[in-house]
Amino acid sequence: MLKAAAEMIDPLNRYPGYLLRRASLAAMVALATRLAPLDLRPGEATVLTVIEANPNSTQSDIGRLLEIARANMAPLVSRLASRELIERQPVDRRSHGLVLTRSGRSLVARVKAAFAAHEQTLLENIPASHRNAFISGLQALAEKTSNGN
Amino acid sequence: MLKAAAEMIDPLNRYPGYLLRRASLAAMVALATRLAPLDLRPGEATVLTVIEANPNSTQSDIGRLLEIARANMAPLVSRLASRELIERQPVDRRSHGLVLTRSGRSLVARVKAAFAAHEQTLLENIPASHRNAFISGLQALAEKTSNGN
DNA sequence: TATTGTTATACTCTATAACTATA
DNA sequence: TATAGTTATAGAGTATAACAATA
Repeated sequence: MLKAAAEMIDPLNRYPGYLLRRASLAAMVALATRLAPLDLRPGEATVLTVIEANPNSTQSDIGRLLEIARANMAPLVSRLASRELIERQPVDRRSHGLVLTRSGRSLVARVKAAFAAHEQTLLENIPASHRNAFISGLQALAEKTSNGN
Repeated sequence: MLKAAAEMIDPLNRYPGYLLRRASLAAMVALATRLAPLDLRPGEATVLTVIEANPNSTQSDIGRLLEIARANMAPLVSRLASRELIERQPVDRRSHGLVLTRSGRSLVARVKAAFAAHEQTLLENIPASHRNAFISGLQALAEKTSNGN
């Protein structure tokens, strides 16, 4: 006999940590859906916006900022470069500063529009009177993430 | 030249969706660390508490509640059963109600203590005046997760 | 000595498809 | 027809180790 979730006791329903994970998962799915038409995953789109804001950063710099391991930045950056969305400009003989190409600049504009629409949808789901406190709480928790990468 | 994250512009720092993901990730790492001594992953620990609160639910019921796909519930439940933390009691000839064994009951008590400590630590990181609004906001977003599983 | 970029590898989580047995 | 449980498989994301080249 099929038992609906509503008939069961969810012992975790009031746990902020559990809600946090569920909310985050839902948001990531929504964002991935929004980015799919651009053929970008959330991590790739994020890196593009960071390159725009910090031209000539190295992929190690970007990895530290976003807490993406160097080993995982390599293939991500390679994908963006092979799509000619970014270019590597030599900084010294072992590292390269990353910059957007023309088509990268045009794509990042669409990324930013998608991000803005996504964030607005998120906020609209939160009662206006709670929004500031909600964001403050998230910032407090997110800062705890800082590992000494 | 090594560039510290603090010297870079993070264009996402005010985005609730981005903060949500970072905060969720940090919380999951902290929870996994807390559960490691019990030799349980977060998903396994969660399932144990749901079985305690809903004895004789089937694994499909639990999967719907937690939004874990049936296909992924199978090995998870098998691990718990092979550790003799839960027992399968026949409901009909194709499904089984899950209940905690004696050692499962004793372990779930430790799980609940770990969860409580984890959630308390989370809340302590949020200014007291923001906590209620923070939780309300999370609940509003988490409800959006409801897929018709 | 430390850092950059890279490759290889592995583990977890998640998602889909396909199948048998049962309702 | 729909559901339960299972298996196999594949895709992400993430993590560590090791290496060559360079600082």
